[in-house]
Amino acid sequence: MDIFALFTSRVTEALLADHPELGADLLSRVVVEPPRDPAHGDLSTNAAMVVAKPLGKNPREVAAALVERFKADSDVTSVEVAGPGFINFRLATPILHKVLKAIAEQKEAYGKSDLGKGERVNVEYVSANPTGPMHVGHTRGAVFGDALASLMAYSGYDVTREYYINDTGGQTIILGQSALLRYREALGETIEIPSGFYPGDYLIPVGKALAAEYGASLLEKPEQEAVLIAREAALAEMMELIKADLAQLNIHHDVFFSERTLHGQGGDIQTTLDWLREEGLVYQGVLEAPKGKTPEDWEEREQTLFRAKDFGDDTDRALVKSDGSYTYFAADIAYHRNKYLRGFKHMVNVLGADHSGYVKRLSAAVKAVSQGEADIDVRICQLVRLLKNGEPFKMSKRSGDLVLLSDVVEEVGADATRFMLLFRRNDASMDFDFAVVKEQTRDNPVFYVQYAYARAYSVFRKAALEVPGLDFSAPALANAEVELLTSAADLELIRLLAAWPRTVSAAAVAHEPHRIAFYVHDLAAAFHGFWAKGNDDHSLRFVNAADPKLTLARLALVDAVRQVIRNGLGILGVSAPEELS
RNA sequence: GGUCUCGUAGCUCAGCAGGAUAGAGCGUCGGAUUCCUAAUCCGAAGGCCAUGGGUUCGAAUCCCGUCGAGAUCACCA
Repeated sequence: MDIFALFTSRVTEALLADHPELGADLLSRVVVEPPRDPAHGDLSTNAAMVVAKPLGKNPREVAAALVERFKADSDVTSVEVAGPGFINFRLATPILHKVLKAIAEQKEAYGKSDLGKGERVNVEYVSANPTGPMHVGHTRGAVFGDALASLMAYSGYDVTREYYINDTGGQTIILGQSALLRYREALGETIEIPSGFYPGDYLIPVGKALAAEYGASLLEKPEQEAVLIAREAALAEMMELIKADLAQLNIHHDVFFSERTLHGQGGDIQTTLDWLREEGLVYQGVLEAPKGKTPEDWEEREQTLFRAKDFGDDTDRALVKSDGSYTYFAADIAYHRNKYLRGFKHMVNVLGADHSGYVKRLSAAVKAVSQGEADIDVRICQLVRLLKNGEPFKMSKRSGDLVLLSDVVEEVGADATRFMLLFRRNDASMDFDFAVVKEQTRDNPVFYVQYAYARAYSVFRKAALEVPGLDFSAPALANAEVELLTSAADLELIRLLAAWPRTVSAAAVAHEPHRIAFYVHDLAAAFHGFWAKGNDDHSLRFVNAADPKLTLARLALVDAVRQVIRNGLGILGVSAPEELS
């Protein structure tokens, strides 16, 4: 049950009754939302102002007519025109009580919707190169993508979580070389790691495994061949590392898509390029030097180019390297065509800030390859600046001095890591002070929310002690006389609960999971506030031994609060513990 | 130089596809627990929403310019 959706349709119906000529696109701009200032009422709509101009009427006049139509609505106690033409509704308490009933009935489904109409969405995230374990730089995108996927699934999309493995190309050769070096080391040689190689310890086990499997026989093979063997072992091991790291954050993908499978004779890249050629989207040409600062070693050369410019990119893009192999982008076009052919008309890619320049060409690729039928939203997660003792330091996979995702999770915990990263818009850069987050307990918003949740449980424990014999099983709660909840504090809390479904759908439409985090935080605050009111005014306590009926009604309210917090934390992938130690 | 993000309280950030008097946390100051976990709550102070224009009934929100911060810039992945 979504009061806002309910009233949006009532308002548009009323508008149509007065003015049947109104178009759907205009009506879609009509919103019912909570007014900024609660003193104005429970609901507010801009309907009259949206519609006034096209009708050639005064907004207040249109509003006045609408108000008449709501006079008979038993769910509202007052309707009035305000300001430039807002219509403010004050809800009758019975409909608020119905919200509680609805939550009790729908439980984890309260807030779910069919917004996505079951359409398939491919959410690609992480896709970190398999050249080492995950470091903190990957964490934000991982958590964001995962939460967004959950949010969209919750909102009625058929979501596939996908990871694109870059298991080919120059860096994988370097990985193979680095692993081969560790292999020599495992055989007893003293090694020195040249710069440009991956120096991390995580390749040592790969070297040992190779030594165990092959003995010294790899040394007798041609270098190139040995590198390829080492590369396979290393890639497999790195993916295991990455999956283990992700698992620490409770992140699990449905599909791991190997870039390599796109290559080769008759592979997707080839067929995609053939298709693009048929469409006239490929040509041999020479690119202009980038505007402004020209790279010193710039040289003109004829290349096989994709007409990305025709699809909104700044320039056309190369598909084939001078050695005849495909560019990364060529593979990416093929990959997204593959997604489209697998039936995805909606795609979301979560990328790091260093890929911001990649957005346009990716959109261009999707447009071209789906002939405009598919859409892609590329969400860029801005940098997380990692601070240590106030000093910023760079993270690089190639340096030895890296902070691993697993380090952070071990120190801070998966819940805090996830919540901290989600408690902020993705497109704003953020500081993540390792030392502070480590020590942050009380200031950390995740604890604040989890504490509220645990407190809700403690109310039930308390109730069991203070009102022995009170039946607060699920059926009893569902039948509680919630009509007894009439204080301003009760109703305020219920209003917030009523806003949950609307919050979810707005967040899903905008692809902004942080809104869920903020909502849950708000709800926790409201609950803590209610709790404290019981100190001054004992009639507002959750448990009143003298009044079992009211107690049961309050427990139903508390139950609704914990249900909604659980739903919210569920989307965020943060656990909801019944007790904090 | 091009492109993409961002610029809101001392600090860290929200602001819901433009709406009515701009919000929270931290910090500062002042209060609250014989009472359901003080891991909490209440109150106060603190703002030309970077800046200049534009669009309209109405702009922190949309458009353009300027300034500032970050990211990125051909065959890397």
